[in-house]
Amino acid sequence: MVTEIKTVARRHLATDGANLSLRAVARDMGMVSSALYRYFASRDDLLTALIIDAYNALGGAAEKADAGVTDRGDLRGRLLAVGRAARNWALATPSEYALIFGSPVPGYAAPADTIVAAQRTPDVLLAIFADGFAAGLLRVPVVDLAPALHADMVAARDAVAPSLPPEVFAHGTIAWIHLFGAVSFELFGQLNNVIDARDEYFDYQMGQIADLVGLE
Amino acid sequence: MVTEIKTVARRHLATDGANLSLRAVARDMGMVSSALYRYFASRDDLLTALIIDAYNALGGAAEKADAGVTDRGDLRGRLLAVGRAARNWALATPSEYALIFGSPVPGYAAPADTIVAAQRTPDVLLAIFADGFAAGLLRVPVVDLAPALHADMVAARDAVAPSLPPEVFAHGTIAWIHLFGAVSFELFGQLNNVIDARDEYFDYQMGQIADLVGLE
DNA sequence: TGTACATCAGTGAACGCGCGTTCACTGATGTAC
DNA sequence: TGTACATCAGTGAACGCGCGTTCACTGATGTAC
Repeated sequence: MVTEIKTVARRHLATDGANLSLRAVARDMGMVSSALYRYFASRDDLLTALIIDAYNALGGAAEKADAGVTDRGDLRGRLLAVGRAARNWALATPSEYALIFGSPVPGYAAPADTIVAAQRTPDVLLAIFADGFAAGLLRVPVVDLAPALHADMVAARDAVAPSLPPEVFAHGTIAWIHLFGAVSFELFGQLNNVIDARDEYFDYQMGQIADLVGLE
Repeated sequence: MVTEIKTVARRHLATDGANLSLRAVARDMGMVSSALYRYFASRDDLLTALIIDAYNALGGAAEKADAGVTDRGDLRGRLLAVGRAARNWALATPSEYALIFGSPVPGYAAPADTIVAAQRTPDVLLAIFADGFAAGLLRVPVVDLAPALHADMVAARDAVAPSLPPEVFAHGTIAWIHLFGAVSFELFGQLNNVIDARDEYFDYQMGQIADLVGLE
C-alpha cells in the first residue's frame, strides 16, 4: 500500500514537479485524501520517502554498473559505466532526478535520513579512485590545495576512503560534480538546440574528465 | 512600475521559488491582484521577464568580469574571473539562479526571446577560447570526436566563433558545463556538511578545468 | 479661465478551482473465548 | 460453531486557506478647444 502510494506519487512528480499534491495522488488511487494520512504523516513525509527512494535507485544503479565491469583495473571503463548508469537512470526518471538534484523545494528541508542513501553514488565513484590508487593505476596529481580546502578534503576523505591522498580525493569530487553537471545540464534543457548527439557528448565528457583526474 | 513589480516579484522568488504568486506580489505592493494585468498579460509573462532579466544580469556580470582582466592573454585569469563573477552573482541571488538553471518549472515553457540573453555568459567563455586560439595561447586537444558530435560542434561553433576548431569549442562547452555544475552543486545544497572552504574549492575547480581545457 | 471629453491606473467582486490537515465516523475483517 | 469484541482501513464533511483571471467600474489626471 505504501509502495502503491509512492508509485502513483512518482507519476505525479512528472507533471507537478515537487509541488506534489496529496489530493491528486489520492484521487488517482480512488481514495479520499485523508486516507493517505494512515500511511504518511504529512505531504513532506511522502516527499522524503520519494527522495530516499530516488537516491537509493540511483545508488543501486551506479553500484550495479560498477560491479558489472569485470576488469577492476579498468578505471576509465568503470567511470564510464557508472556515469552512463547515472545518466540513464536520470533520463528514464527525470522528475525523480530533479527531486534530488534540482533546485531545492521551497519550504522543504530534507531530514538527515536522506544522507546515507545520498552517499551511495559518490561512494561508488570514490571506490574507483581508491582501487586505482591502491593498485597504482592512477596519476597522483601535483596540486597545492589551499589549507582550508586541504583540511576539508582530509576530513571528508577520512570518512570514506582513509588511505586516499586528499589530492586524489579532490579529483574524485571533481568527477562527481562534473557528472552531476553534465546530467543536469542535459536534463534541465540547456543542451536544447545546441547538441543533438547526446550519448556521444556524454561519453566525450566522461573521457575528458577521466583524463583530467588521471585515470588510466 | 514594471520594474517595481519585478523587484517585488524577485523578492518573492526567494521564498516561493518558481511558484510565484501574482496575488502575493500585488499584496506586497498594496495593490489589488488584477491591477498587475495592466503590466503583464499573465503570470507566465512576468516569469519570462524575470528569466530574461536574470540571464542578462548574469551575462552582464560575466562580461564585466572578463573585460576587467587587463592582460587579455591571461586566459586562466579570465576564466577564473568570469567563473567567480558567475558564482558570486548566483550566491547573491540564488533564487534567480535557480530560476534559470534549476529544474524546469512544471507547465512553463520558456519562449524563444530568452535565447539571446541566455547566450551571453557562454559567449564570454567562448571568447576566451577564441582569443586564446587566435593568439596561439592554448593547447589544441587531440581527441576524436564521434562523427555526430563533431557535426554538432561544427554547427554550434559556426554560429559563435567560426575560426575555432571544433575540438577547442568542445573544450569550451566542458568549461561552461563544469562552471554550471560547480555553482549548482554548491547552491542546491550538495556541498553541505562536506566542504566548507567554498571559495577555495571553487577556485580549485576552475584551475583544474583550465588545466583540462589547455588554457595557459 | 473654464468646460467637455478621453485616457487609463487601479478597484472590488466574482468565478471556479486548488490545496493540506483534522476529526468523528462506518463497516469490514480478524481474534479470543 | 457462535458470539463479543477489538482493530483498523477508509469515508466524508469541514476548516481555513490559497490561487489566476475576467470584467464592469470609479475617479483622478491630462488634453483640446
